[in-house]
Amino acid sequence: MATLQDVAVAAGVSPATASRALSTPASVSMERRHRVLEAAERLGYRPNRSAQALASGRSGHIGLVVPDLANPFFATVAKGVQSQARGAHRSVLVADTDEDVRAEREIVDDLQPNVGGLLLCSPRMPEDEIRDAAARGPVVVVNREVAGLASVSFDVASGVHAALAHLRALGHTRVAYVGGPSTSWSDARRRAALTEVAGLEIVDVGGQRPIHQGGVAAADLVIAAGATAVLAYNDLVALGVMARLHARGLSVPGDVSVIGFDDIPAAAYVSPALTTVALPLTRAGHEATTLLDGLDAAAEPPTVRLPVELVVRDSTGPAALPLKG
Amino acid sequence: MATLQDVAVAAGVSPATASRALSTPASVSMERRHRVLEAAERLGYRPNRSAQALASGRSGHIGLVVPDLANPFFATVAKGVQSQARGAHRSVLVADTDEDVRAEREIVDDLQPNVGGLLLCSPRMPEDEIRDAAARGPVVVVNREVAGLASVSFDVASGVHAALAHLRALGHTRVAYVGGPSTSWSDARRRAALTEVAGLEIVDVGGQRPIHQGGVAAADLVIAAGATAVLAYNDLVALGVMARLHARGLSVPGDVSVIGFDDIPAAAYVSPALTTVALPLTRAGHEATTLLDGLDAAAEPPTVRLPVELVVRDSTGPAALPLKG
DNA sequence: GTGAAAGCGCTAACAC
DNA sequence: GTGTTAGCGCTTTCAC
Repeated sequence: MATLQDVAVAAGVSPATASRALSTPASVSMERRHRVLEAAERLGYRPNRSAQALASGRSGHIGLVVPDLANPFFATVAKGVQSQARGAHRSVLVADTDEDVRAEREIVDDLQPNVGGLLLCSPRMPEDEIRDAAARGPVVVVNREVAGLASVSFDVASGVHAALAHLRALGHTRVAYVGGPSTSWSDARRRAALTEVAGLEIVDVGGQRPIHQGGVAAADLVIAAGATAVLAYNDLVALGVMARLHARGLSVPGDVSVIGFDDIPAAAYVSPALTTVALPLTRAGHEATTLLDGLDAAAEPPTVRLPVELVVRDSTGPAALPLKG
Repeated sequence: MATLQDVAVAAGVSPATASRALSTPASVSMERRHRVLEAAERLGYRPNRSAQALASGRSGHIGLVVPDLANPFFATVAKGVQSQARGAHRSVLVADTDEDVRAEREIVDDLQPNVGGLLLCSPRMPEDEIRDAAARGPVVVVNREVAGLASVSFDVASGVHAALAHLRALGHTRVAYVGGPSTSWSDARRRAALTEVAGLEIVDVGGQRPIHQGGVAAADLVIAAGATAVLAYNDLVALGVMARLHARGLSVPGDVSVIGFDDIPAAAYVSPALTTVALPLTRAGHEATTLLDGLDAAAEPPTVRLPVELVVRDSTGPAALPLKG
C-alpha cells in the first residue's frame, strides 16, 4: 500500500506539500500540485483514514444510528445518507439499535468518539441524553426534533390533516388511529395533530410495534371500535391492518378505508395500493448529511422540516355504514 | 475524551499494561487488571479506533458493500452483519453501489485500505477483480461463489428444483423464468438449475432489473409466452409480475401461478401471499461476519452454502388452460 | 509556497 | 508480568 510518504518521494516534494496538494490544493503551486496528483494517481495512493483521523483529530466517518435497518423507512434514509456521504468522500458507519433504547445509548457512546458526526435517526432516547451527545460532537437528529439541536424532520401535522380531510370528504366520521411505539417522537406528533381536527371522531386504538405484525394485531381493535376508516402510524402497520381486515372478510376500501404513512415502495405495489402520506425519505438522508457537514457550533442549529404529500391510491373510498354501534 | 494514557495514570500502571488489560486480559495480573478496568469504567474511556488501527495495522471495521441498501434483500443481510459485528465490538461501514460496477470497483478500492475486512454482497464485478481484492486483504463474498475465495451463498439449485417440482405437481407444463441482472451470479445459478429439469418446458423471458418495476415490465412477456406459471428472479420482481397480471385482469393463482425468491417480509403480507424460495438472509449476514473474523490466509478458504426452503403460500395453484398457443 | 519536526492515541517488540 | 521505547501515516504548527 502506497503511503503519502511514497507519493511525496515520487513527486520530489516533502510529505507536508504532498498532504497540502491533496487536501488544500489552493495552497500549493500549480506545478507541484500536478506532480503530486500525478504521482498519487500512478501509485494508486489511498489515504489511510485512520491516520488522517488521528492526526487531524476529526474522523471523516459519519455515524448513522437507526432503530431497524430491515425497516424500509430506515433503509431508504440510509441509502440517502450513504449516497450524499460518498459525494463528500466520507464513509458511513451504520448501527442498528433493534428499537432498544439501552442498545441505542451504548451505540451512541461507542460510535461518537470514532466518527466526525452522528446522524440519529428516529432516536428513542430522552431529549436530555440526545442533547448530551450533541454537546460532545456534531449531531443531526432525523425524524424528530429536539430543541436547540440540528434536525431534519417531516411536516407530519399537515400530512395528518390532509389524510383526515381526505377521509372526511369521503364521508367518514369515525376514524381509528393505530399508533406506533410510545417512545416515538413522530407518533406523538401524529397524535397531537389528530386532536386538532374537528368534525371527525377519532378513536385511538393504542400503540403497536411499527411493523406489519403490529397492524395485524391492531385490526381487530379497529373493527371493535366501529370505525369506517383507519389512519396508521406507518405503511407497514397499515399493510398489517389491511391483511387482517382481508382475512376477516372485510373489504378495503369497501368496508374500511386505510391510510398509511411514509410511502415505502411496498405501498405502491400491494393490492389495493395504499393511500399514504409520502415522506421524502431519501431526501431526508441527503439533507441530514449536508447539515452535518456544515454544522457550526457557534451558529443557531439549523432545522429543516420537509414537506409531505398525501398520495391517494386505492385503499380509501366512500364511507360504508358503520360496522357496529 | 479520556485516553488510554489517562486510564493508565488513574490506575497507576503503564500505558502498555492498560492496553493489555483491555485487549489481552489474560496477560495481566488480576489485581492490576481490575484497577485498569475500574479506571476505564470510571473515566468513561472509549478506545480511539483510529489510533488502534494505525498502531496495530488492522482496522476493526468491517466494510460491507451492497448493490442497493433500499432493497430488502440487502437490508436484511446488512442487519445480520451489523448485529454479529456488534457482538464482536466491530463497526460496519456500509456502501451502496447502486447496482453499478464502476461504482463498486471504486468503493472497494476506497474502502479496503480502511477496514479490517470486506464483505462483498452480490458483487457484480468480474471474478478476477474480486480475486485481486481478496489478495489485498480479507474478503468474504456473499450470495456468489468465487473459486478460491471464502463465501457464503445459498443452495439456489435445490430451491429452483423445489419450485419447479411444486409447479409440475400442480399440473403446470410451461413455465416462464423472469431473470435478474445479467451480471448477477445468482441469476446465472438459477438459469443453470432450470436447464436441469425435465418434464417441464421453460421459457426464458429475459433479464430485468431486480426490483418491482422489472417484474411489471416482464409480465407482458410472460403472458405472450403462453406460460401458466412464472418463476421470478426474486420476490420484488415476482410482486411486480403479479401487480401487472392483476392490472391486466388475470388472476393469481387462477390464471397464472407465481413463485418468487428470497422471502422478503413483503412476500408474506401481500395478497395473494407469495409462494417463494426462502433464503436465510440474516443468517447469511451472521455467517459471513463470522467467516471474516476467522479468515486465515494460509488455510483453504471456507465456503458455506446455506439451505433454502420453498414456502408455499397463495400465489401458486393448479394449472389453468394455457393462455395462448 | 515550502520543508522540518512534533505528535495525534494506541500497540508491539524488546528488555527487565 | 510489567515498563520503556519506537513507531503506525498523517496533519499541522512553526520557521524560512
